[in-house]
Amino acid sequence: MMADLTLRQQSILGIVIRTYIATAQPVSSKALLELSGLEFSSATIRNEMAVLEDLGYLTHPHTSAGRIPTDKGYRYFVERLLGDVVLPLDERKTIRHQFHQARLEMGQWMQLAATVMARTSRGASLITAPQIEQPILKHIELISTQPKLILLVLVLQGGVVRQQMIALREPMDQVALSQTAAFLNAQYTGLNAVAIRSKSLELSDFEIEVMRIMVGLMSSESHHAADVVRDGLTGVLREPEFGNQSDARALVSAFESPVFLNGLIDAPVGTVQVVIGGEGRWRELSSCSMVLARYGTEGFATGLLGVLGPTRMPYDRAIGTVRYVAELMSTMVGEIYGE
Amino acid sequence: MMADLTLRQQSILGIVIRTYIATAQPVSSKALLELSGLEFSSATIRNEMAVLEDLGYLTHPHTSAGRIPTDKGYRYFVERLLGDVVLPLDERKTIRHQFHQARLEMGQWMQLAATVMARTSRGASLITAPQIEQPILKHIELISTQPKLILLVLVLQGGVVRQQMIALREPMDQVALSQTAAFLNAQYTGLNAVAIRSKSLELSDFEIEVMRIMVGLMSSESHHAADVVRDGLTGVLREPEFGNQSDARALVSAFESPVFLNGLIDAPVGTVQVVIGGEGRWRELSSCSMVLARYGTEGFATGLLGVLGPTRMPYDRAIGTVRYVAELMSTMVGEIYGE
DNA sequence: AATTAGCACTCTTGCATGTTGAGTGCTAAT
DNA sequence: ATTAGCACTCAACATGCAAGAGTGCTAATT
Repeated sequence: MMADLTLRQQSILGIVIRTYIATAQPVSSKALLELSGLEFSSATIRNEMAVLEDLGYLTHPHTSAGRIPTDKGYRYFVERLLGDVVLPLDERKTIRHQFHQARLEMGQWMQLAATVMARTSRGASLITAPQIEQPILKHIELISTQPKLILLVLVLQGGVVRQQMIALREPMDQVALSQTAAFLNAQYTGLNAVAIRSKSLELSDFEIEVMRIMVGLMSSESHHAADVVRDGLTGVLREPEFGNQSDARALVSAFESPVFLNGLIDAPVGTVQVVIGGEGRWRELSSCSMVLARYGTEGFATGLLGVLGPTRMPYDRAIGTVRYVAELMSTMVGEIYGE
Repeated sequence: MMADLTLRQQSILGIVIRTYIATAQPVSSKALLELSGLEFSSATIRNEMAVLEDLGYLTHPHTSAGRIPTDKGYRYFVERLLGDVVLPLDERKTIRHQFHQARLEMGQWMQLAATVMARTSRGASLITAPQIEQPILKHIELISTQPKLILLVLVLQGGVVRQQMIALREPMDQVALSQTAAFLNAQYTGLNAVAIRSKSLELSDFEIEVMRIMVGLMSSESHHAADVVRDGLTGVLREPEFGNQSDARALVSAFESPVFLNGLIDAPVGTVQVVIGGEGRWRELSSCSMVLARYGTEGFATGLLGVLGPTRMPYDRAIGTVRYVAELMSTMVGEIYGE
């Protein structure tokens, strides 16, 4: 399927892809010759291009046009021609600097990660908050807001805070609430949702209600709105491939939809995954590519981050950035969540 | 400036606008005649249309095309021809029902409000969390996450929760933290940021640091990312006026930008404001209109909500929905925040 | 056997031209 | 005040033509 190409073919394929990524114009044999500095004539290039087309790495939009890469071409490029892309030292430095300047807070970091990815890869970027598999309860608080309305605040491992209002049938004062909270803290702190539910205790009706709500809040449902940060949508709409309305809409729609998010690739932490042209799974994203990575601590708390752009995306920069940002976020998560 | 029109002119203007909103096509004198059921000839309509054009309420894109409304035309339509638009009873019922089924939580409500507005007005909708002017501190909590890392959780009036991690120079255990928290609670609960800062106390270095951070968290900065919920961007991109790339981008860009949000109209609670064609203030939104309202309790806690769509938007539905959702949200806020 | 010069061929792009139909604006009649 | 009627304008579409870009192939060259 992905046969070996001669060195010259590789070099030609590489140049076609790089120039097409840069210019969005089909690359002609003559243009390639000028850019490459190869010591051949345009006819030779043409012959090689024809071979690459037969093998499925290139196409041309019409008879008398230059060549553009196919999805298979991009795939070969990413896997065989790119090698290990590393972001230049100075860029890594600026990024790390920004992270260390930010406040010690997940939301800030996510925002920052999204901004950095969007800027360096000219794609739309997106990052989900790390999901803790079995979050452990750190602290419960019950606060009286109004006579018959209280606020339940849960602090989970890693400083995740969940909250919910509870309406009461009859008023309770803060003293009674604090007592209940103290009791629940004593019983449940240090446990996860499963352990809390299965622990059998003598509880009042009210305590049972609170316990139920706690368990609900601790069980990681699907992503909540606040748990995803996005950036760079405007930038990616500037690309010529989204000149037509329906493609642009498909992109925006997929980018915003939670369904899309939940169906995303399930790669392990530490690897960068590249999805080219929707790759069968997302039909409406046939002209888009994604570069994705999982970050955090495997088996404990992980999130997803990456960029979405046209198939004609600068893969080297995107992969480099995504990898580096994922590494940074992983260490951040490690620091906050502890071992 | 906005002279009185004859009844017939009003009726013609109204029909032109309504049909243009429905079809996105210039309205010709003949087409209007068929739709209106008026007992005149097309020539009469043409004459009246010419007058309306002279007065600035209509234009036509080229000589032999039908008429389309100008911004001034829309303005007249909204202010003089629409009257008090009220959403049909059954729609109001479904919406209210949805709200009462949702959990007792601001985030949920905002999400719901955004969805409802997007659906009924085919525009992009947006809602900001209610900003409390001078939030009062309800509760402080200090939780040890790791030996040298603690989490500060602040509960403010109305169940707003703010949090921040604090890195310590030397370890503190939970007992010491709870003591500090209890002390700070005793001193500061019930006060607002200004009062907290100006209260002079004998404080340790650590307590001073915590107090500073508290004051920071309580002072309402500009909108945080999580404080805005959006919906319906995809739908609005379906409209023909956003067929060209740059207009679409301008819309998306404005819709996402926090700068735009902060500069939005400052209307009092209870009124619905209609901004047509950017109205000078937003040049890049010249083909967009907004229908906005403030909700909450004036002088205490208010947020902004509304829809953004093409100038060719269904103003009646949009205004009706925005008004009703704003009312609902206001009562919700009232319930939660108390008097 | 690999490379290349050269040429025929294809297809886009741009421009000019003509035609049709929709719709207006105006004038003169009602 | 209204309207019939007609001249006029303009977008939209089709057609034809010329230029240019680029390929594919063949035959000559290294």
